Amino acid sequence: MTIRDVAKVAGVSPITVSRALNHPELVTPDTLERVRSVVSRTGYVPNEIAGSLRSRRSRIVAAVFPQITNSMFVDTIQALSDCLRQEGYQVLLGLSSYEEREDELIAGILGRRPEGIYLTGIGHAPDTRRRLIASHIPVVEAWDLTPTPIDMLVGFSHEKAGEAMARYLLAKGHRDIGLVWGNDLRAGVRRKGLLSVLAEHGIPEVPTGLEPAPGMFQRGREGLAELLGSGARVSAVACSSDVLAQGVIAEAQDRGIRIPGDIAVMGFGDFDFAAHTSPSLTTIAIEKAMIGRLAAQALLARIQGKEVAERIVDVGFRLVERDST
Amino acid sequence: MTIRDVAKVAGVSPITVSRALNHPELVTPDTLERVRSVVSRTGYVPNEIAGSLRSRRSRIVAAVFPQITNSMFVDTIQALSDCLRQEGYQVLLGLSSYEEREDELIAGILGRRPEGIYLTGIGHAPDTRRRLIASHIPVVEAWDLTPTPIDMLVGFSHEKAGEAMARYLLAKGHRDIGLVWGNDLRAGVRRKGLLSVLAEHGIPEVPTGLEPAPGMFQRGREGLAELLGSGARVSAVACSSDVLAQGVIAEAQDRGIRIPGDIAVMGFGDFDFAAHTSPSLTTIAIEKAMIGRLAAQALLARIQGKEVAERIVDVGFRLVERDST
DNA sequence: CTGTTAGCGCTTTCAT
DNA sequence: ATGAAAGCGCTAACAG
Repeated sequence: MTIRDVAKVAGVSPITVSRALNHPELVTPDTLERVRSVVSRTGYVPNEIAGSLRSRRSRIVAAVFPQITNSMFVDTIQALSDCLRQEGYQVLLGLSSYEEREDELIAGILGRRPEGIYLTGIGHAPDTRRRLIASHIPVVEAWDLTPTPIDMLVGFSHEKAGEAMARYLLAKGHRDIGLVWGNDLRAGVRRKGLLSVLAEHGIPEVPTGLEPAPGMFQRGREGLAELLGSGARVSAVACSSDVLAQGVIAEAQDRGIRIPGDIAVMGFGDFDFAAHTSPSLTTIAIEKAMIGRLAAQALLARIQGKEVAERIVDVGFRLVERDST
Repeated sequence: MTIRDVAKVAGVSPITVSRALNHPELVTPDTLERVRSVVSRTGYVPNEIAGSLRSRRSRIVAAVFPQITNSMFVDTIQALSDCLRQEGYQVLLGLSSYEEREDELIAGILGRRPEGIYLTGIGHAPDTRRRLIASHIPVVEAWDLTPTPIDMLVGFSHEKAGEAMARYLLAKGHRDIGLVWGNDLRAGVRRKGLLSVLAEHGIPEVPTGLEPAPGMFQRGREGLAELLGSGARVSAVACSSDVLAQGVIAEAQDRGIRIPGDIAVMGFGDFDFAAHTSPSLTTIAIEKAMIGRLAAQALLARIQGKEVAERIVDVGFRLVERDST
């Protein structure tokens, strides 16, 4: 079934079928009706690949995330996808999971000629960066902040988020602060911010349980075990993610350590999740869906040829105090 | 930059460039080298849209999920995506979120000529079903079981899962069982299975807090409040999802109700999540990543022209007992 | 091993 | 309001 078959049956030319489907206002109600009836009778589905090739509009936006299993990004994906679909765009999902190289993934994506690209984070290989710029495709980087994005940016400062965690714990009177921290780029920046504030307040030594992967629950348990095993004195534990923090809390409870009585615990990021435990977790809340919406809007605007007013949008973060500190 | 530009610079014909990139073994090491050097110097990215049109192979697999924000499907997406990417396929993500109609989404997807389609669930509009069959594209439905799938199927019996929940609670000696249950298709089937077993054991009346949306945390709190407010006597609460169950547990703890001392709580599905709370939740565990892997394998096999041995794969489920019952 | 020819199915452009 | 011609960029099919 091609557009020519439909045209033949409807007694019109292929281009008229195309117009009836894509610009119905350019066609007589009569022919429109004829075409539509043939389409629905035959079950004709226009080949968007051919359309994309000729029109040079793929109607695809690519979205690249690191692994999504830690659930940090699902709200962003959902919002991004919803907004884009509303405008007739489909989402090509790229998951650059641990072993894979983001640049290979993006190289593959570029071949599909997406009209926009959403990237998680700002840490991309220089070569990838160059190729993206050379492609002239609108790009939004998200979940981080930098004065020199590839193109557009929707995120927040991880350094400031780390600083906020430190200040909060200090304000609560804690000085013996331990870290249970995952090993990923953005977490590293938060840690830097956190440590710098602690250092300013005369706390240069911060015992840390470093975990290889970005925060899984079991790692949180191990992290606390490591901290306590090291003999360090801690009145508060800051974690690089809420899932890690949940693990810390579980391990504490198993050991009869009361929270927040004996140890305060603080998390980061997965907000809703932070309410799911008891004690519900004090954490840094990120407007994850907002990031997706703003990214979609920025891409759509640029696709439609508008220059966006703010290339860099800082969505910030909130500190949500619950009963874990 | 097109393949012709590369060909000109390399001093070969376009088809030789095509072969150098797609079938390097058909080309002299010398020309291969020349082509590759031109490609990397110029930053040429082959237009897959054109390639797809001509070769009739889109190298795309579409994956349709209901909203992913409840995190039930992320492991499946991740596994599906990983397996497909390994074979050079990209994932077109379709989220048929609440307000949208799945059939529109799928109609849009068919235009992209995916080589395979993953669908969540078996409840599709008759018209959609017909179109999918007519398309001759390999389809895997997942997360449910039926003797009459569109094409292939990887899932488990929600009825049996519901029955297993009932039997477990009965075996634990519970007869005053309450439900906090979300309102979605598959949850409804589980409920049916659960109620039928209870009825067999002489328990026809089961107080139920029905929630409009599929399991959000806050709904679980409300559900338990509703159950208790109705004056029903309950020694156990079964929930349609782990997130709902977490809400139930939180609400119970706020009211000074001990779990499992006063009330037993049971969840469903989100397995890992069930360990994140305390008391950690007794639940039905689903091999979510396995579903994604098997679905990808089934699709890839059929794409490569192999007939799959088992069109219907029942991955089953496990009952994982934790300290909430 | 390499090249020529043709055409995938659609939409742009220009004409009527 | 409709149509004819052309061609998007690539690869299948065939030839040498």
